Amino acid sequence: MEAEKTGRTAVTRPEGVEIRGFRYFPGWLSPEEQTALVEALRGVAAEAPFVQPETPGGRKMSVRMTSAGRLGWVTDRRGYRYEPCHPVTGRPWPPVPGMVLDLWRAVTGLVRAPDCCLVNFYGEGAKMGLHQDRDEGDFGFPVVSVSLGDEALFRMGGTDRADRTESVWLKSGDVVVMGGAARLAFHGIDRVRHGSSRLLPQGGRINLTLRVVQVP
DNA sequence: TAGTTACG
DNA sequence: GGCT
Repeated sequence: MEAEKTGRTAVTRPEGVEIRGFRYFPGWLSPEEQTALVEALRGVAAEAPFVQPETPGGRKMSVRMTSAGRLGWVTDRRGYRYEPCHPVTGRPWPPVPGMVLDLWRAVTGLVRAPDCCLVNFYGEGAKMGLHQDRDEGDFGFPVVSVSLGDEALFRMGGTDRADRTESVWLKSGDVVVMGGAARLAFHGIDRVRHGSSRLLPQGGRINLTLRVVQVP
């Protein structure tokens, strides 16, 4: 077990387990931390509203997304990329909430902060097809995923799309780290159990994806 | 192919 | 569960 000092309270974090090269930390965030994080994300969404983007192929994604940080991940008919400003408001993305940066540091041990905190909202029926995170400049840094709200079936594969996959039901407060060989592994969300968590009053799932985008 | 649907 |  690993103990971490946060203010006056010593918090015991779960040990990770390895699944197909992914590091999975069930129950990383306490219920209180999850509630505080949702509150922080409401602030992010107030500054940078969720949008339902489309893929380069012109199809609407089922998830709604926004970002925090120096860069946000966006997609439209022009392609996948990172942008310094929100596609609708034109304003810079809001800062990454402090507790998200704390989580990143605790789980990765890295001094370097992430450039992007992508916020994905999965409403009823939303899912995300198998894909790789490969729009970043340096794959040496891990990608960290944080789950909040409804449970979701997460499928993990390998670096080839045809590789065998393994699925796990992610619950609110779980953290997954994609690093090393799993950094470029295919992954996706097959379905969400709508209403399975009471963290978000209207139901739904929020996923945070933390990434280093540009090295310098 | 960060999608959708059919099939086993 | 995983094909395309």
